[in-house]
Amino acid sequence: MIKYEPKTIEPKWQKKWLEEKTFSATNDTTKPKFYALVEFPYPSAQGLHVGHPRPYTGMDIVARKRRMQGYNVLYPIGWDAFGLPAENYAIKNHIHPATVTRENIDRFRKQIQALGISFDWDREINTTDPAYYKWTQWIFLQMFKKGLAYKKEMSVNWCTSCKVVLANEEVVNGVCERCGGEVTHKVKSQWMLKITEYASRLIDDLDGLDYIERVATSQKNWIGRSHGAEITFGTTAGDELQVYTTRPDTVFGATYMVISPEHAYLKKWAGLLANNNAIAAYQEEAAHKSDFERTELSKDKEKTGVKLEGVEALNPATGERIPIFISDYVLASYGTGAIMAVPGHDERDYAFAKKFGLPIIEVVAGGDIEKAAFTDCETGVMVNSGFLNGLAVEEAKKEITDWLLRNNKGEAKTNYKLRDWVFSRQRYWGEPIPMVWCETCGWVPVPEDQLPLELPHIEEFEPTAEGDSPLARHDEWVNTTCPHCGGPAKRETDTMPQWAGSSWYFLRYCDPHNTAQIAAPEALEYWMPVDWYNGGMEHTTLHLLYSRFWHKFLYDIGIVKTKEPYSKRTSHGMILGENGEKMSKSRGNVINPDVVVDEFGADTMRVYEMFVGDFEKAAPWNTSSIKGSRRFLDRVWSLQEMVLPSEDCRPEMEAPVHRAIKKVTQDIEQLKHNTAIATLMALLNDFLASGGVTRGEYKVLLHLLNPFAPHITEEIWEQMGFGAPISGQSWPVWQEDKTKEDTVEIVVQLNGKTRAHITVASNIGKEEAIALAKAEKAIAEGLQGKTIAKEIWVPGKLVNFAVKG
RNA sequence: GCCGGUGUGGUGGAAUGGCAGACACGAUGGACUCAAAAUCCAUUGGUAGCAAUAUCGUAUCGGUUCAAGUCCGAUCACCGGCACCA
Repeated sequence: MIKYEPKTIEPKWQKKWLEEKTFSATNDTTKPKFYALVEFPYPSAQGLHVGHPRPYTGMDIVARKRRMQGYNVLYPIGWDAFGLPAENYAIKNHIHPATVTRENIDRFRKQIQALGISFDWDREINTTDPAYYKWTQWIFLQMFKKGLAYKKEMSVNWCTSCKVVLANEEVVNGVCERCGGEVTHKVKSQWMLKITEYASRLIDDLDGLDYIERVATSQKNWIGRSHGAEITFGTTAGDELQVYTTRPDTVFGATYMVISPEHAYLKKWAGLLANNNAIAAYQEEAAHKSDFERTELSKDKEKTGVKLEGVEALNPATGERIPIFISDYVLASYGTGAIMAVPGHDERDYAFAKKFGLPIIEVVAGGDIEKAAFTDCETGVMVNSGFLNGLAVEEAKKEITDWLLRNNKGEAKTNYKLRDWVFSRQRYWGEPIPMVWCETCGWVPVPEDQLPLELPHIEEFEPTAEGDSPLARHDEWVNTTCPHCGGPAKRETDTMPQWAGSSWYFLRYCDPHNTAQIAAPEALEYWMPVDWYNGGMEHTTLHLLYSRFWHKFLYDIGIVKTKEPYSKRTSHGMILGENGEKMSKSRGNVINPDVVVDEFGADTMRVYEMFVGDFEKAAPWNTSSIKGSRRFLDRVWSLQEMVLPSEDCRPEMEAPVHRAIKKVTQDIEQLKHNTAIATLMALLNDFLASGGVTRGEYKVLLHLLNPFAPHITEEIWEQMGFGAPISGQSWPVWQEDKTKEDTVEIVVQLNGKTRAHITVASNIGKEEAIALAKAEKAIAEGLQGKTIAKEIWVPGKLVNFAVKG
């Protein structure tokens, strides 16, 4: 027998699969379809690291098994290649992002192909390809036409030294990551997408989907639907202040108000206010903080704020005058940018009131407001609240909301934490936003027949001194004519965020070479929705939500026929470094899969990554235990020397074989690849212990192992002369009656402690089992002189006597 | 801070409320070898015992149950996300 040499057999099969298009999906509608999707990678300059193959291999196993079960499987891959790192790399090294991106993609493709993932390489896509982003731009234009894209003044991070708009990630401890310079906020006019218009549908439509619990919960919490009321407070300035609250029942306890430092009334009221200087100073201070810092409620963080001198509010319930403060814990971006403060029943308000010596009134009895805010809605009863007194919180909410409506002082309101999507980036390496500004006509879309609006080739990637995209420097590109009136006009120079290209890529895979449409309607109808989408938890809120939003929009305009893009969503855990920390270049704990493939082979790499632990949980890499996976494959290989003459399964092997088929088949569908592999290892150990393997048994083992270790199994299959490749064969089926043994071992317990084991017929009944258990010596002794309070029988497993005395 | 998650031998991990530690890695001893590597065999949660066995043991404290790693409450530690990283 020749030695197991992954280095020769792996490239052999990879070449064959590519040449024969073994894994290319066809639009064969006679077969049931299965669309498996993994998040396409950002092709970074660092190349693939061992974290990437985990989801690819995990879904590859499902895809390969489903093909053998007769499904027409679509398992595609592509490149999410626009983005900040390529641009920053370009600025630093003076290499064009397009060049860097091309090189990175070539490297990634080579690395992934060396792993034997059954991707359909005929459908590879690339978000930076104009033929692809033509449709990203097209979708944006449709949104603009439907009023879902609009311009708004938004604040961005601004490095005062580099004069660059910074991503949040580039702001480290309040200073610029590159130069350490001071970071402030700068207001820029930005394109926004109205995702909030879809907020309720994005929550409600989760119900019919098979998303793992924590993903669905995260989506719901992120959208943050709450039911409450909008209440109108009068002011001594004559203007009305709207607040949103989820606790309208506590309005009698509102002893002051807080508005965000950015609130528009501050400007309006300047003439009435005596302390404009203090207010301006506070606004300046707040401008330096992120929303994240502002809402942080750490123990040692003191609440800050400034009282407005000269304007007071009127509590609509009590009619009393109450002070108004500005404080940074109130965000302009949530609700109305103003709150009624109820220190007795809100922790932040309580801390603020204590700091500023403001009155705290108890309006819900049940806690001790001397010590802390009482926030329990379940048990509280209303007090000090006029006509609400004596009511439970939920009743009081209804009562006060009705009262507010009758008195024209407010109404019930559903609110969302979700904010509209800031869609502009002042960067080069992204899809140009296909809009033109005309002094006469305003914002005019680039006509659809002029798409794609290609990104011009430039050599200078530094943003302008005003913080505009580097595209702004290229007058010959910027200056154009208005598509509407023909007059002089300027192109939008902002580009789209990286999220854009990944918000619809799963549709393009259905028909990736179509030049006339996103994809042919028949292709979309056949393949969509994605049957199973696996991705990282880090994409649970943003990418997943953005792509669901775009899909719903495309549904509304009739492009797709399903309301949701993904039927099922699962999530894999990260591969951590050997030290248990996240793998990163800066920590120096990155493992390159090439090294593993070179030393052990791709099949070992695949088996190890799937065996390392629960697919859904993070797992630390451990180089020294990889050899266990290699040893397993070596033993499967050397089984070739132990083949017994018989074709059939030996009688004593029927139960282990059928149980293994069942276990592996079921485990794969639950992504429990680690226990599936353990089952195969145990089956192999059974074969070795029995002195060999029959041809029939060997076939089953190779078949079940094939999705995990495709190269070695195909090679052995061929060398054994088993016929056509396994990838074209049908998946084994188990027979339930053959998985069962005739006898089972039953555990006998006294008060839950194991005291004996009995071996009985597997179909034994309760009475008989209990009688046999009582006959056991250890049990009989234990029961002596005691009363049996309860006899518990778990069929086929356990007898437990609860005894007293 | 807010939201979501995790915590089991020396290590990675397994366990529909029903024998905790499957399957591996490592370690120890042995076989083979001039020797080493590789391979094969045996042992391997702690404590006591020659052993049968007993007893403790799933982050901490408490609860529910005939029975808890699993369910409930509190605490601690760690990880992911927090809207311009992807």
